[in-house]
Amino acid sequence: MGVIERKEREKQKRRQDIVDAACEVLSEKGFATATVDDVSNRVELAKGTIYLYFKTKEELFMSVFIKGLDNLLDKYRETANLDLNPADMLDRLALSFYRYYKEDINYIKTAAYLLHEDIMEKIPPELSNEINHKAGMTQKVLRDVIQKGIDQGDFIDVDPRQVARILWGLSIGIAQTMVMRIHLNVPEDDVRELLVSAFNLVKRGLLRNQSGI
Amino acid sequence: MGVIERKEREKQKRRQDIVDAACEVLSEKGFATATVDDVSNRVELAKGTIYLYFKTKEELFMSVFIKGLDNLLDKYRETANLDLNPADMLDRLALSFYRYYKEDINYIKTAAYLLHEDIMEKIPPELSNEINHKAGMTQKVLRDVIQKGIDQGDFIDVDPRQVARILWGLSIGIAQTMVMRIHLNVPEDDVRELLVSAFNLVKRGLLRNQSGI
Amino acid sequence: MGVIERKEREKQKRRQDIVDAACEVLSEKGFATATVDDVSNRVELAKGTIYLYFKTKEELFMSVFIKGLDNLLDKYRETANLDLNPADMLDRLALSFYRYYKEDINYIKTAAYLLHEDIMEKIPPELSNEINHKAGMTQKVLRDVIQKGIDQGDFIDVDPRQVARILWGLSIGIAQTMVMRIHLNVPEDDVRELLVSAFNLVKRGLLRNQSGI
Amino acid sequence: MGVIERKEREKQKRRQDIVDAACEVLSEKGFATATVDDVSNRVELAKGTIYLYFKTKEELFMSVFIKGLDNLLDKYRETANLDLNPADMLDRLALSFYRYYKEDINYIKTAAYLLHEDIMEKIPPELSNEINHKAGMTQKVLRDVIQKGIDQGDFIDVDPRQVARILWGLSIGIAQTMVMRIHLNVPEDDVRELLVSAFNLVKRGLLRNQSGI
DNA sequence: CATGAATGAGCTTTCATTCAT
DNA sequence: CATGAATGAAAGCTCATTCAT
Repeated sequence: MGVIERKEREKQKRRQDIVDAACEVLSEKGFATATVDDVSNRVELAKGTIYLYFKTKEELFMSVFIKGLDNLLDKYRETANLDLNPADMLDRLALSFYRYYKEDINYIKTAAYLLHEDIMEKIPPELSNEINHKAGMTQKVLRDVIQKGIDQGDFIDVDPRQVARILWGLSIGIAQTMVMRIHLNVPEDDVRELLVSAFNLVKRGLLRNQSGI
Repeated sequence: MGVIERKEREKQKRRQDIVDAACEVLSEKGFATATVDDVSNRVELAKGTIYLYFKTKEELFMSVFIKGLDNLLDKYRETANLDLNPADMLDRLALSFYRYYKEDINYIKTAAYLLHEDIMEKIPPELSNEINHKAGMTQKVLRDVIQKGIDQGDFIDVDPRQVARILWGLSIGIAQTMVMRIHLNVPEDDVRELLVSAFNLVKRGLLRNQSGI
Repeated sequence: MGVIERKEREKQKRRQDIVDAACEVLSEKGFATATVDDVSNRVELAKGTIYLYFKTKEELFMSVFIKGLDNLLDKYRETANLDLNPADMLDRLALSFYRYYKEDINYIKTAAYLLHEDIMEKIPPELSNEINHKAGMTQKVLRDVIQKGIDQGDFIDVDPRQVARILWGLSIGIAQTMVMRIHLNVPEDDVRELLVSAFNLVKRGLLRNQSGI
Repeated sequence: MGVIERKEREKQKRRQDIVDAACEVLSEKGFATATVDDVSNRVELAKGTIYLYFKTKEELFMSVFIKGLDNLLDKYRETANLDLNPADMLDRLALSFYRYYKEDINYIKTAAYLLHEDIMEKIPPELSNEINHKAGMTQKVLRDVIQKGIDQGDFIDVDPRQVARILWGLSIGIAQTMVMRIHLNVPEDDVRELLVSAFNLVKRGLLRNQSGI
């Protein structure tokens, strides 16, 4: 009698197909240029069908963004599960973000776009709550590492929430500016090195005792 | 009899009026939603008049962005002219960016928006070069401070260009995430404190000798 | 269950409706003044619907022109199928063109208009090829008649292709100048008589032996 | 005290300059694409100045057309003044038209365009009367030749006005179709030969006695 | 559920024309 | 007379959304 479940599974699968197609389209054309037609062509469904799964274009493309957040969260948690001391963990988290940047640069490209006022106004609160929640979870991974560092006496006494927010902003900011450089046709920096250096600098700022660099 | 000069002045003033109106509109509605009509209504000029001063909507709104960069650059340079040691200078630059954030949050709101692929493609190269140049100047202020710190033996031996880029990304990233919080209707953090802490952390990472916090 | 065929038929019919409406509008207002809105109002469809069937205004109005060419070709061929000697055939072809002139004066009104440089540049090559082809078919009817006259020894030895082109230009030119007269508010000539006389004159020029008029 | 006359002369000269500029623009861009700005730039006068000499864009461009008619009339009259018998005169008139076609193809290109309903409605009656009159004068040249041929007993008894109209339509029609061929990117015929052959054919149709070709 | 034709509001952009200087 | 900045109506075209099938 798993008919209902199967139907539900199929529905979820179809929804996922649409999000995947939307993601590809979004990365190729950008939010303003991407159309629902583009997505429906890509996923080979009728345009009307898209609207059975997403109430508006905004909701559809926001789902893409949420999927991006999921990806980052996955990477962060994977790293957080490793048995490392907080200082080393920070290095690894920088690399995790870099992997995310490489794989999902499209999310970063469209993130600022999608989080704009007029778009946010058009999505239901559940969706923005979900974004909030997931962004919170991501920062929590960072926070926990900082907290552990403090607890172990490795790090100086700082507000872990605040440092998490700094590291988060730092990552986002570096990714954003690199994307800008691409759009401005400026040679891209070595983002990996930049992220690693940035986290290292902050880590050095956090460490209680330091002998030279 | 200065007629030509007066006309030129009036033209510049009118151009400025349009940019100012565009800025307000942009911050309220975002690039995709903001229309040239909105701007012409705000500035109380006919729509066609806007097109006498700006070839396209993209060019108009990009001019807003450039003005924002100018503002930040002014603030940075003002600070850079103070007679301070590099470490203290970093604190002041954090505050300068915060002042910029408070005054010109609109620019930050739309920055990532405006630097998007499809918009950049529609503006003449002169404009994107100008952006490049001005962004470069801004980072140069940061770079010079770092360099001075290294030269004076205060800071450890790092790549000043890279650190400048990190500080720039850090600032942008924190500003961006705060703007996101606003759009997500999440209580805003104390951005001032966040920026100051962030720069402090990095400064601590840069300083050669540290005793405790 | 011919659902697909029915849909296809309906689509063709709708397309035809649009072309018909465009034809009326075109004849009333001329290409530059006629708007897509005019057509959509006339055919009582939304403007966007027009663009589902025609990519541009140019393509739409060019289709009107092609339909006109089809009409003339039909009339020519109908006449060409009659069992007449070439000399008499020429008379009949003059009358066929006259019938076309009376029925489809709108096409003639806009023909030169539509074939203008800047319009031609905006239509896809398929369309201009189609026009070429159909205009060629029309002249071929004339050419064949001349050829037959030469072969039968009725007509002097001329280049049939050239004479076809002359007769074609003659017809178009007379029609055009009559349309001009209308626009200049000058009393229209008897176009029927004019066309018949013109063809007669050429026929007399072509005939090998002549006794008096 | 020729001040007034000089002023008048200067005014006429300036008017002529504008018409010349308009002619160039018209030939390069076509009526729909040509703008008053284009003309004012070309003639290096302010846009407003154009409107001191021409009430509307239509009036301006129609003046270009009239100038074209003048040119043809000049050529026709020059030829008509030669001491030739009517039959030879027809050959020469064909060549005159060909010269006009070569030199002033732009007038022919835009003629159909300009003579359209919606444009004619916007020009003052004086202007359309002028066109009428000049077109009449041109046909009169042809008519007189035919009349002379009839009077001399060379030509059969036809209505000279009608034949003039036929020759006129023939010329216009051939020119028009050749212009169309250009726009359709079809290799141009030898227009000279075509015009000469056409007039020859008609001449042969007009001549009372013919022995072979 | 799925479809895709139809909708029409809304966008950017152009340009003939005016008028204060 | 000459200017050219300002106007604003109007155009072509797009696309998110709906709904009858």
